[in-house]
Amino acid sequence: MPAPALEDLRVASHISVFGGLKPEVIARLIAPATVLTLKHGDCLFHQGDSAVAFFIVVDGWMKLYRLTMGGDEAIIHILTKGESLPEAVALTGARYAATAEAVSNVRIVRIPADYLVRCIREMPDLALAMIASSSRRLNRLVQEIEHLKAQSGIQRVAEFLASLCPAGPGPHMITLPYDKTLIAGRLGLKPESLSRAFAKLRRVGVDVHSSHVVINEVSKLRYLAANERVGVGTALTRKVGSALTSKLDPARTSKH
Amino acid sequence: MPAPALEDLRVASHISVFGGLKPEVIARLIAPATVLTLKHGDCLFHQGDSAVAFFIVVDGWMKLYRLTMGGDEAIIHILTKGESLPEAVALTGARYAATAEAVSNVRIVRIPADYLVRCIREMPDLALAMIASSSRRLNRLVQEIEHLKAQSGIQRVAEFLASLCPAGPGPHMITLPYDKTLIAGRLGLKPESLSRAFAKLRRVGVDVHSSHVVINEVSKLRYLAANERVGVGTALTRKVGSALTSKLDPARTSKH
DNA sequence: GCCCGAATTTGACCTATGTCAACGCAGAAC
DNA sequence: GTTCTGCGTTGACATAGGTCAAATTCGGGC
Repeated sequence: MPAPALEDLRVASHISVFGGLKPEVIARLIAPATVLTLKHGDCLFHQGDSAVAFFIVVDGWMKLYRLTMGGDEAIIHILTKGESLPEAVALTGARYAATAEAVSNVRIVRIPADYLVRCIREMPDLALAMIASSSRRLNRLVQEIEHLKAQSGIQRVAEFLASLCPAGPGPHMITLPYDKTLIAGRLGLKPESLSRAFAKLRRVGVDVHSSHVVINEVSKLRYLAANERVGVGTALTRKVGSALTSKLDPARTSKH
Repeated sequence: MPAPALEDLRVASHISVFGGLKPEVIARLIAPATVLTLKHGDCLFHQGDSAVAFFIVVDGWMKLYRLTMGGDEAIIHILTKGESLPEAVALTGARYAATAEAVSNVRIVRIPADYLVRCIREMPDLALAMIASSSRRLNRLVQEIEHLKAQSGIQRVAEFLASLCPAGPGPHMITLPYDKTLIAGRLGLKPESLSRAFAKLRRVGVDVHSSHVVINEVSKLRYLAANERVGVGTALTRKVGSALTSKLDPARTSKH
């Protein structure tokens, strides 16, 4: 376990968990950090392992998933540069609730849990920062639950694509961050369904070619993600035997 | 806002967030607590409100939900006596990610966020306890995501019922904790689907009469929740064109 | 006991998504 | 270059679960 490169430390000290902390606090915290390197397919830890450290991804992509009782894997989250793994769990001496597997080559900074606990005891600001961070993570999960309960598959895909676009309007040209099978899992779909979702989205100006995506109007995607049925639903739902179908997709949804 | 009754304080000081803390720490923390009373339908806070306090339910049931962009509500959690509301959020000065609405008459202990923050700064143990608590909450959400992604509706219902049963085997006789519409929402189903799920579960020895449920073999339910397809799937799935069909669904024949 | 609105159930029907299988394609292996 | 292998796409089909509407029951008031 080599000492981290300077660059790694720089990335690690800028993650959101540490947002708002004084540099010296961060410096002290990451002092004993070490670096790990994982190859595609390696696991950082398994669901059920007891948590002895806290990790920060500095490069590559990790997949966090749970093995369900039925034997399938349910993807909880996919994270990359600047994101940290279950910090909260690491502090409770509890066990990891999920498995973390590298889905590309990955570089990770590791901070021992006991050291982190000591730091928290001595630096209240750090404690608050960690709590705030948990809170953000919590919110993300809550939002994911909302999506799973209230959005259709296509809506989730639309939202996912929209989230990959930079701010401005105009046509966007983006690259899928990881392979489609993973994206499907992440969105709670089967690969086949994802594929079909992409196909349908062509009608709202989205073109997917391998990992290359062109999006003409992000706003349409956002709108679709929010209320498929009210608006674009008509555009996506195939009206059997209706000549309207082709007219409807370019059609500006004439809302009331 | 009357001062809390002794009984309320007793409940409040025994919730899991405070597990393992020294009594004097808890005592100090709840010193400035006040009590709120809500009627069925009242909201404690709304999604988007900025978080200024931390709450502990001491009696009754609360529903935590998010309004989706489409206008529906996605139920995040339903909590009762001894559970606490988004403690983490309260500390970040952020905004509540969900709305908390009473679904019965409810009594709640309230602790101001700023006071809580002060306590955390001064008592590192409290900080660790709160972090641990967030971690548990996080795990619960992760598990819920797993269920939504990997279980069918009936499986979720089975799991829900099983979770209501006390430990031992033998036949159980339980009472649904809140109305079926709510249960349905909580499980990510429509009321109609919940109703049908109950009907199907009759085949594995579950009888529902209004809020009264008799469960012959919890183990069957647990097994079903884990792997419907492997095991009981056969019992639940109607084999089309099979003479078995009528035997499997005796209920139908006895209709008017 | 009788009546009303709300909660549940049921039935009929429809769509989204999972399943299974065949196939095309591109990069890795030969 | 050719074959092999695994992802992605497509088609055909099955099924869970949503939708709408009508029937029924429940919990209280009167």
